[in-house]
Amino acid sequence: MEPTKSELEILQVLWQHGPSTVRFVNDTLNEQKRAVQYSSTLKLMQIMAEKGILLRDESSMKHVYSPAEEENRTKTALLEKFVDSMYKGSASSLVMQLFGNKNTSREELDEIRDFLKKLDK
Amino acid sequence: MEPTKSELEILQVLWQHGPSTVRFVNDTLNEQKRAVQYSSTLKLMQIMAEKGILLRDESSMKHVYSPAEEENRTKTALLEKFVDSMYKGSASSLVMQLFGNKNTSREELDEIRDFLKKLDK
DNA sequence: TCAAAGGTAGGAAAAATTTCGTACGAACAA
DNA sequence: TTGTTCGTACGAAATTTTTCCTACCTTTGA
Repeated sequence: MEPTKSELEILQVLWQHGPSTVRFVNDTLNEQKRAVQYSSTLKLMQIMAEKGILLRDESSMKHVYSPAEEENRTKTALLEKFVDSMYKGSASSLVMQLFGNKNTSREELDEIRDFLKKLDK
Repeated sequence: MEPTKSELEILQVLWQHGPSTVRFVNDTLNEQKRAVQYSSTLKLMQIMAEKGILLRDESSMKHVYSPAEEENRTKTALLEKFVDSMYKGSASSLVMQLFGNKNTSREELDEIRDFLKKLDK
């Protein structure tokens, strides 16, 4: 399923910190992103649970939420979609765009070359 | 400015085919994407012109629209945003995600290695 | 000439997303 | 015990995005 913009923000908190309460997610959003009311975050996470994007552990009074799908699976899906829609599915086009205009550190470039070399075998 | 999902679809038609009339964009969308009423496409393109995302040539009765920003500039901005939000700004993480899970053709991989080699000097 | 086809403009409805007020129960500390 | 704090649930409002109806003008072709 397709997370919306706000839903993605919440997912990112959960990815970064693991299963969390609404309170924690809300605090983190307020620190890292922007002012949001607790009840807004609560509502959104409830909706996400309904949709099946999040799982909810209700065993304690403070419900604990976690992503229903693995982080990499979700990210890969979103990335593929991005490549498809923006670069007609051409991964190499994306990579060239990425490094063509931007200045990337030598470390990053080396890391990638290494990675691609290993991928070859 | 931030194109919405639908706005992006329109931009893509314009990128692919160059400056176009609403009629042409609408036809293309209906072929390539999904059913949309002519007046919906018209409205959206008018809004985009207001926002400054598109330029409008009104010299003929059939207005001709074109992207206000260069394709690469817009794409780069969107890509950077994607990297920032999804990969904390790490381009190499993105690349690994991209090729780690997915099977990319040898041609594409070679192309990228080549590109990165040239980038080095 | 004049009807049909095709164009723009604009308002408003519909749909999707986001936000928050409020009710109410549980936990906790005084 | 009791009031303050912290939790969930829920409805509804607000906002953003998308869609389309309708009015009206221009062009075209019979």
